[in-house]
Amino acid sequence: MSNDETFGQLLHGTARAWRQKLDQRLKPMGLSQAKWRTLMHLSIAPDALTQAEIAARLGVEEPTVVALLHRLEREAWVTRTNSPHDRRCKMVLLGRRAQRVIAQINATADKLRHELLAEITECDLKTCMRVLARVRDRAEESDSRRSATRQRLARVFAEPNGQTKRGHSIPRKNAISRRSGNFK
Amino acid sequence: MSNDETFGQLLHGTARAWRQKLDQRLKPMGLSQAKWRTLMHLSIAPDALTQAEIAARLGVEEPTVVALLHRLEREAWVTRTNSPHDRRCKMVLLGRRAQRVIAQINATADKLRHELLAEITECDLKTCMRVLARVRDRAEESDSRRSATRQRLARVFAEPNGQTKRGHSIPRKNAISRRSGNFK
DNA sequence: CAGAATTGGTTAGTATGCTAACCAATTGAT
DNA sequence: ATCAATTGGTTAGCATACTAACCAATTCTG
Repeated sequence: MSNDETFGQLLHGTARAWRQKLDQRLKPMGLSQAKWRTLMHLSIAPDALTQAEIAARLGVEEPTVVALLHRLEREAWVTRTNSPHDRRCKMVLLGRRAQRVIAQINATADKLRHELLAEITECDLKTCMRVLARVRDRAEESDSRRSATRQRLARVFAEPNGQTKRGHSIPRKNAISRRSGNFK
Repeated sequence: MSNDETFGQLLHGTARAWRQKLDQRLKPMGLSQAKWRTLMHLSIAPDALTQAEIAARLGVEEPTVVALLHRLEREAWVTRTNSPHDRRCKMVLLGRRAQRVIAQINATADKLRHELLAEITECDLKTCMRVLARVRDRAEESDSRRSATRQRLARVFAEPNGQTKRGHSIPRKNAISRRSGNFK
C-alpha cells in the first residue's frame, strides 16, 4: 500500500536528481543532459541522422527535437544540411566543436554513472533495471499508440556504444527503417 | 559498462512513461501529475499550507510552485489567502471543486500505480526502491547544498497516505518549522 | 498516372521545471 | 532597538517536453 504509493515519488525524484546532477556537471562545458544525449547519439551513429531519427533515439517528439537542434546549432555543436536524396529531410552532423570535446563529455557522463551506481551490487542493479523496464513497458502499453513505435525504436537504437567513432558522411541512409541491428 | 550506460536511459524513460500515463488518465479531469500531486498534498495536510511548504513537499523550487498555483487558482482548484500570522505568507486551501473530486483523482492515481506495479514481486519491488533511494541520495549529496534541505524535507513529509482523509486537527504539523515554529 | 496516405519538418501555444535577481516581512544578534 | 541575515513570494528569462495544426515532399493504391 504505502509501498506502492512511494514508488512514483521515488522514481521521479531519482530521475530528477540524476538529471540535475548531470546537468550540473555538464554545465561548465555549456551542455545539458538533453544536449549531451543528442550529441552522443550523433557520435555513435555511422552516418548523419535526420531529425526524425534523432527523435526516435532520444525518445522524444519531433517538435522537441526542432527546438533542441536550434539551440545546438546556434551554439555550433551541430550543422544541418538538406539531404540530397529526400528533400524533406535535413541531415544533422556534429560540428567541429562537438567533435573535439565529445570524448570528454561522454567521460563526464560515464563518471557520474559509475559514481551513482557504486556500492550497488550487480544483482540488485539487475533487479532494479528489470523492474524499471517492466514498469516502463506497462506504462507504454495500449496508450500512446502514436509513439509506441518511436519508443521501441529508441530502445533498440540506444545501444550504448559510448565510443566516439565518428563515421563518415555520404548520407545514403534511409535504411534505418524497420529491420534492425542488435537487441540483446 | 553497457549495464551502467543503460541505467540512466531506463530511469528517465520509465519516469517519463509513468508521468505520461498518469497525465493521460488525469486529463479528462482537467489535471496533470504536477497539479494532482499538489492537490494531494493539500488534501492530506491537516492545515492549509504555505507555498514554501508545498514546494518542500513536491520537491521543486518556489518559482515552480508560483506558476503551478497560478494555474490551479485560475482553474478554481485552490484559493490563496494572506496569512494573519505572517504577512509574508500565503495560505493555500483546496477549493470546493477540488474537495468534491479529490477522492476520485486519488483513486485514479492509485489505480495506475497498482496496474503498473502488478506482476512485480514484493521482493523485487523492495530491491528496486532501495536501489533508487540509494541512487537518489548519491545524486543529491555534496551538490545542491541549497536544496538539500528541501529535498530531505520533501521526503520526510511525503508520507504516502494516498488516502483522502481530509484531516482536521491532527496537530502534528508545526514540526515543519524547525526554525522557531512558524506556527505559533 | 492521379489522388490518397504517409512522412519529415515547422510553428504556435502550453506545461513544467530551473536559476538569478529582487522586494517585503520577520527573526536574530549585538 | 536596530541592523544584518533569513525567509516567503514574485518576476524574468530560459530549457525541455507535449499536442495540434500545418506545409511540402514522397510513397502507396487503385
